[in-house]
Amino acid sequence: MEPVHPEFVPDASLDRDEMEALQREIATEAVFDDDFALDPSRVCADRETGQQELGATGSEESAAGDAPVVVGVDQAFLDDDRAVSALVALRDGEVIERAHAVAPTEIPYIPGLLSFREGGAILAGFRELSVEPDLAVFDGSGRIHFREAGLATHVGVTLDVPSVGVAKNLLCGRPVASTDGLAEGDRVAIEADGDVTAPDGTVIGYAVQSRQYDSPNRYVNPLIVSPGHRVGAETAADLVLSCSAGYKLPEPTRLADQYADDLKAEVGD
DNA sequence: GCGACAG
DNA sequence: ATCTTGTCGC
Repeated sequence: MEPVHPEFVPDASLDRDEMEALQREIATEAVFDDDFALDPSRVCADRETGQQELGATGSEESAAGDAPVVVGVDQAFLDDDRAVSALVALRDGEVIERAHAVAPTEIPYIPGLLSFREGGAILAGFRELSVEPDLAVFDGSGRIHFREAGLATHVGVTLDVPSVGVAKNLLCGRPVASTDGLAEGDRVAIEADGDVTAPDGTVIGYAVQSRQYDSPNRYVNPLIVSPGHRVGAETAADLVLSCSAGYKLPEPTRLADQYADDLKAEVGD
């Protein structure tokens, strides 16, 4: 698929102020509320370990309808100046397509400007994807960003695809409570603070415990989930938990991670 | 000046 | 992100 908003395609040649200005513009176009066609209850990870449990009303049976297509996206680096994006499309927990692309990394990693470093490779990857995604899951922040335009939001808005951001660490914002020792399935809201453009107290995402060990001295940190585009914070957390299948990372992301590793080894061009 | 920062 | 063995636990 191609960008719906070419003017938002990340341009690594912009200077820092221009990048930040573009992010503010993107945040204006972003929709942080549910506005998608997919049925959240049909977004499951795996038939065997998925945690989705449909109500037994007797009249349903995977009505062979149109289960939503969820695409997991991740990046890896081949060189110091080449990144590879890996996309894995799933429907009903089954991989239906994989796509990838290699693109130059023109700028270094700068907190808050990640999409300008990895966005090019990601969009190139989507260009190679033939299925139409109902939801894209990115590795990084969405609304949990200084200017509410993290990677998931930037790419989601550019492609105008519903998206969520899944990060392993908090970029900014303030958890409303301790995020330590949460039980599997728990979530703690992340509110905007002085570092975020949103009004103080706005819920911009959630710390989500997708996996946790039941007993002793072994802990798993929660995922940091935030809306990318056309998805509200609560729904973003719901979707991530729905896509989780016993691992910390939701299936789309886990498979994309895996695919990226394979590409790194196989496509050592 | 100090603190803080996705991948 | 990336560089990497062993190690603890179910």
